[in-house]
Amino acid sequence: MAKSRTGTTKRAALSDVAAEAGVSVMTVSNVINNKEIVRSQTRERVIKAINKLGYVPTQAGRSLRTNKQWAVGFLLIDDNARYFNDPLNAEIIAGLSDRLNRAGFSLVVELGKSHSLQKINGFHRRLVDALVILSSGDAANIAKLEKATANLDVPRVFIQAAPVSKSVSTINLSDYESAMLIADHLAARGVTSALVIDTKLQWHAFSERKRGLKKGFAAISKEIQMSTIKSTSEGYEDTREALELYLDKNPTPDAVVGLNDYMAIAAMQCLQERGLRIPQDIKITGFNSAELINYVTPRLTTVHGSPFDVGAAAAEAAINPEQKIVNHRLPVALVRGDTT
Amino acid sequence: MAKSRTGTTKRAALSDVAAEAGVSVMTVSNVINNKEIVRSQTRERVIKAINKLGYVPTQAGRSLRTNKQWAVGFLLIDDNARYFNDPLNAEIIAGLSDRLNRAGFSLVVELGKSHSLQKINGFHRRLVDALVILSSGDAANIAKLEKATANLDVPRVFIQAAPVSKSVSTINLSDYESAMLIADHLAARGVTSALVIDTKLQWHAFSERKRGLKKGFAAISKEIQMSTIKSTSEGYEDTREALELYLDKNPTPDAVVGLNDYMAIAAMQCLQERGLRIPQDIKITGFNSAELINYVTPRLTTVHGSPFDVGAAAAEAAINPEQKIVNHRLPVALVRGDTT
DNA sequence: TTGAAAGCGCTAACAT
DNA sequence: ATGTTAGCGCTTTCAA
Repeated sequence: MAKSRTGTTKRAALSDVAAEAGVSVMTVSNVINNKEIVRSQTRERVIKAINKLGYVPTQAGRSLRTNKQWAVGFLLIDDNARYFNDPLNAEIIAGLSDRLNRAGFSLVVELGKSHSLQKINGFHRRLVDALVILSSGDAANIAKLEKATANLDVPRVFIQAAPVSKSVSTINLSDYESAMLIADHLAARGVTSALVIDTKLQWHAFSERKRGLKKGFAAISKEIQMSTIKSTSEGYEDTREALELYLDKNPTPDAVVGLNDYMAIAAMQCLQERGLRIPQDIKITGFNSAELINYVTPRLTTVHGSPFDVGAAAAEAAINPEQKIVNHRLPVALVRGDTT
Repeated sequence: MAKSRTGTTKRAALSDVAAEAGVSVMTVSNVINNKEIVRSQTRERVIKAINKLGYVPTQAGRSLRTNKQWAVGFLLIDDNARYFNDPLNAEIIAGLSDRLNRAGFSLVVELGKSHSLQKINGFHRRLVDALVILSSGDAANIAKLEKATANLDVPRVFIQAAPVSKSVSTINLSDYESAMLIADHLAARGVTSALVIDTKLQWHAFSERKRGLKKGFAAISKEIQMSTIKSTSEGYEDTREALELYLDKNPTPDAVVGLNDYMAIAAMQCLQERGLRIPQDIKITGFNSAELINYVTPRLTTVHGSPFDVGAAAAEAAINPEQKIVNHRLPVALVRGDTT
């Protein structure tokens, strides 16, 4: 085997293996790539040489020749500095990785804030065959990202974003529909006034959920009141603060709807401390079934979609050979807990 | 600009830019790489040509020539199928990505189970300059991984693992010391019997924590009793089940120590439901300060280390130019909550 | 079934 | 300051 890279001996290349096995480089290449064409006797000689020299193929050589990187980039842009910390994002990555690895692709991950886009080295060097993008921010932010990545001339898939251009694919959970499920459920439980906790951050998913709630309530009865407050962030303290402020000045609503589970649970604790019984005095729902809900009592009513499947679908769209543009909306289901 | 890849025109290469700008390829290369040597007038002509052709450099060509990939691989092996789902892992990745991106490196992520190691394409094709590895499992499992990656002949950094070989670096949180902090704290609060909730899975961090607890308690007093139970997994239900089983047959201890926060919080709910007051009747501590603790009342006493810093330190070790082998143990601090 | 030659896009080394 | 040449390791193409 070639000496360690700290030594002087360089790594074995195809030609070294060929020389060692007494065959041509093409034969070695064919063995590496499992081409059936090689005689089994020859193949064995080659494999022996490979092991002896500790040969490992070099992706760069292959990529240069074939113009295929066998890699997909994942761009996670979050100006809210939570970066990767959301378990949803983590599950999306798991889905991406799983699907890509099955297909023989590598996953190149880049986390950052949008202002650091200039510095994204790999993606600006044709390191990847396709790009999957998940970004915080409003539609304008997404549009900016779309422009910034257009010149890479690779298929792009946006996750949890409105179709921003005809030349990119999108993968979304059915946020609008999930909100209708919540609205239906609350109405069926007798709710006539609901307080929605939004954030000042403009996420596509959040606005879809608000749209669905409005539509859902309106479709059932004009009597149902819906108010909205905006927390500075979706963090625990900010959410509680925003809610306290509202409750101090307004009549207590029948239900509180957090636009995600984190805010819903923060709200729940706040309401409990104010002596309200859940669900008798007030009902609570969230969105997006965070793992957190398993650890909190009472169990939160929420809607569940699979971020893993979102990742897998994004991977699929990124590497599909015809490069078809898709706009998928993945299914969600109501998860009835004890807070409604 | 070159037509889309679905078209017939191929992407612009360095030579195309050179022709367009009326300079040699080396001049273009020097511009791309910000070499000061180029006259600003020439540079501008080149940049104009780059923009006109929509030129994007190809990493493969550069890598092939320079034998440097500007990429670090992250191998996350978890046979427990939680994969990426642990927020700790996510934070580690954030730290890795942050540090690597600053240094101009890409991060190639591979998630999987250990039996799928054979199929790890990228890392077996010299796609990366170094490898960072985080694996579940006991020491034997880690050793296997060490062997499986040795032939890649790149620097390797193991996270949360005992130094498995002189040729790899390790980055750990100070789990042993953190357990001593917990032991000291509990003893100071008058605890004389503690129940430790472990899992059947053999994590290096967990065994370090157990070792620290034992040592910590023993150093204070021979009177302190320490018992251990093993939950099937660190999940909510498994943990509760294991604890119930113990409590039904044994006197209630003064304190319960979960080997991580998830188990501690599952235990807390279980104990509360049995009517025990926390911390008056029984005290609880966890390890590793999960975000979860912000959402649960009362606030858990735990120890806090920074997984982000672990990731950053691993990145640092992976790309440090002298390829020095390091074995770092990052600091932790006790976070006093309301459960002790 | 195997081999020889060319060249993918880039940069180190050298030449001007 | 800019240009020329060679070659990194691989696979496509064509020849034997």
